[in-house]
Amino acid sequence: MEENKKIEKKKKIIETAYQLFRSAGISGTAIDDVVKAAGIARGTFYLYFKDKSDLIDQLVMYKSMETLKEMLASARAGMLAVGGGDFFDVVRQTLEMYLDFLERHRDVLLVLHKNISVSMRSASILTDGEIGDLYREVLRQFEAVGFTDVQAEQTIFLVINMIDAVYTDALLYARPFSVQEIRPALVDASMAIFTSRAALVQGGALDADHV
Amino acid sequence: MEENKKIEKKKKIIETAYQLFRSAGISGTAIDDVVKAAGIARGTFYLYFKDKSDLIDQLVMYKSMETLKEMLASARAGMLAVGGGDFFDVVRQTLEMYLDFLERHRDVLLVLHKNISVSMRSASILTDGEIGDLYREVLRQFEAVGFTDVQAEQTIFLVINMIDAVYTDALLYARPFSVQEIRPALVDASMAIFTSRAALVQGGALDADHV
Amino acid sequence: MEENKKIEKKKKIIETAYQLFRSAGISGTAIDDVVKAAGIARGTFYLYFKDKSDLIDQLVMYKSMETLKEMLASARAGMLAVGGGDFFDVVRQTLEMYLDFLERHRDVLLVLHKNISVSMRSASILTDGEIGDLYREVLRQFEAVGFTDVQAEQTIFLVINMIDAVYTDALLYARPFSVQEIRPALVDASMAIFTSRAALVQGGALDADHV
Amino acid sequence: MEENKKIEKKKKIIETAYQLFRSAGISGTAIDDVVKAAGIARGTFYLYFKDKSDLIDQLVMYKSMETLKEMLASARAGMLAVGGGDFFDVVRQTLEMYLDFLERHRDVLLVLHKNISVSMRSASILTDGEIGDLYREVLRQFEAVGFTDVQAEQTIFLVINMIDAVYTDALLYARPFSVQEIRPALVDASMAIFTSRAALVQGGALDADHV
DNA sequence: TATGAATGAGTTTTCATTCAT
DNA sequence: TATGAATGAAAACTCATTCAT
Repeated sequence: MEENKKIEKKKKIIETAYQLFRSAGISGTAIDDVVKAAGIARGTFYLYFKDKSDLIDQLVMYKSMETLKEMLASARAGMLAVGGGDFFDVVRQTLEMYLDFLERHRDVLLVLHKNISVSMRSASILTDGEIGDLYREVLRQFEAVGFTDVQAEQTIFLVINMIDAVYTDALLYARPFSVQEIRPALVDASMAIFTSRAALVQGGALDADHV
Repeated sequence: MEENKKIEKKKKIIETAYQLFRSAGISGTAIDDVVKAAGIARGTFYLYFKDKSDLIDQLVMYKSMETLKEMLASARAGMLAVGGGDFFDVVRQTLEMYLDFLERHRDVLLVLHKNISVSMRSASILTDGEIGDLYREVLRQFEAVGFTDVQAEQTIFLVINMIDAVYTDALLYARPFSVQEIRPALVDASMAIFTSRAALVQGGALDADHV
Repeated sequence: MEENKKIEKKKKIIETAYQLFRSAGISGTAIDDVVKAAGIARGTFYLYFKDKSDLIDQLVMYKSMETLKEMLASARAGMLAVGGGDFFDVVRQTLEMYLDFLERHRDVLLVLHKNISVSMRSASILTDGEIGDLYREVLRQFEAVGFTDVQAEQTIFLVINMIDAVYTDALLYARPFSVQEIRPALVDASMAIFTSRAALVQGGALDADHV
Repeated sequence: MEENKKIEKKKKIIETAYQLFRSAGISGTAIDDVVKAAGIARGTFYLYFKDKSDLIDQLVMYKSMETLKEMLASARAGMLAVGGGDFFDVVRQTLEMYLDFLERHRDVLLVLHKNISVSMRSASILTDGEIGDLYREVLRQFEAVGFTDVQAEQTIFLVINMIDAVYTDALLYARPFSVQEIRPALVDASMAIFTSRAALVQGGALDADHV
């Protein structure tokens, strides 16, 4: 079989599994359910994935990349369009765009369920390929306003983790706060983190005290 | 059998399961493993828990309460000891105590794995009993410095979610940052959230803009 | 405990089990269900019954006796009231009374479910005690019109088996025929058996041909 | 796998279960016993049957059909071979053949245990397929001698129920009568039912009195 | 490549019965 | 007598994975 066709089939299985994982959970979904829904035979599944874990790994990777790529692309687009003076306006706009994206793709969250950082953890994702390029460009924007590389990475990591954790709960359960209720506070809190870190950066406090 | 003894036995089973869940994961732990480790017969387990799900539910609830209680107790203790002027110093100290607590009880996190908010979600936990009392007292401290009830709740919710998410990853994988690396940034970020919200509160901006 | 009280308690357990057996079936009813419904402790059950089989045996015996006693009593009453000429009228009336009884006590059938003959099998039932007396008196009525003891027993056995089998189905499922639909045919068929046997008896054919 | 092979395998499992049910009873036979005896893996069983109940249902249906088919076939064969005058001779011969069949296949009875009427209850059995054809042909023979459709069905139903109930007990326990002891009386009783009903039919009594 | 029947280890769950109090 | 916690053998059922076709 041609390489392209193989990749297409793999994607199809991943998308099918993704739908099922969303409605029944990962351990609530049997390989049998996946192959039936995908319209393939049980054995065929094992031609494309080593085992169930392999499917999960590849699914998380695939969906995380989709999400990250979209977010980073819009961040870079915004940042490139402005000068340094409006940098935090762009950050805020990027955050808002990211939150819009999450609300549009709430189902992504339902499956990844706080797993985005898991993928970020796998070192290669943020360094290799298209995503690596986008990420490096965004970091460069932060450096342009005074952040060191590490400071930028940590700050972004903290904010994404908070947003991810809070939105997963809000989207899934609307409790204790709904998306509408918590969103303004979340944006403010995120901006507070960015600007306070920036203040420290400019005052030189960060270097002396912590790093 | 006396009611107290029954509760003791239930606790013993929960603690045993907790140890096993930590080392082998929930789905990697069979009821059989739990009963063997607890030194009871298989049937006895079903005398205390309807089924495996029931055990997990009760375990998460039990461990979450333990954690929350300790944290809220230390928060209240610190806050009561100071006047309003040093309020944010106390908040920072409380945060540091909470992080100490998490590091000391890293295993709690490994099982709860970001489930603390799940428990907070079940409304009754933060309103009923001993924990409810502690929580209301802490909120009152925030109100004393100008927060409304809702602002205080949202801010605490945001910070706890961020800390929880970040520390779970840091403790579990030490990637992309270890606990030592990320802790200062995490405390700063948390304080930035508290103080920025306070500033808005005092400037009246919060009411006008968002709430 | 006084002997009478013991017997009362045993009866209470049997009646409770009987209700449960009716709604859930015998193997669908756990001893636990019985003791809970009877309001006694699990261990207490085993003071009154050797094991579950013992309960079933005693229950079937007890309920069968109740049924048999009522039927035989009405048969004897009817037969004693008439002379030999109207004997088959009395038999028919007795049959009708028996069918009335079954319809009134349909629940008895639902549990005994074709087990009446099982009890009749246990020799002692039809020979000992009050029931034995009643049964022997009924047989004597048949002998008075020419049946031998064996002929009478066989004929009664056949008719009761047929009625029991047919009514169990009819009462339980009303299919393929309901009680109302099948009752006239059942009475006619039963009478045909009695009268045809009687004809053979009088013609002497039975002895020569078959016995 | 070819559809035929699947059916063959299912039949093999049913036959194996049937042997075990006969010797140990249904609830005394575990699925494990069945699969071991059938030489298949435990999981394979669940490929062919939803659960244990499904096996029992299908087994009873399968065995009932076998029995019914043989009986109806011999009934039709006999009836077709004679003219109307000897009709009741043929009925008697058919009854005798049926009793022979039951004695030869006593094990069928031991499992079906009065379940034949259960199958007859499921309307489709006596109307669909090969069995439906046979049954309709037999009914037509009865109609040829004056029975209405309903009268024929009711009479056959009564007789089969009686024979089934009586023979099950006689074969299983030989009490209160053995097969040899009760057989002549049973045939006479059955014939009495057929002929008395026929007499009513011809005299028109049935219509007026009961139907 | 694709199939799907077969596998069997592994898990959960039930329940009659015992026994210390 | 009465209790009910404890038992553990036995049973039902699941499902990831293999392999002959």
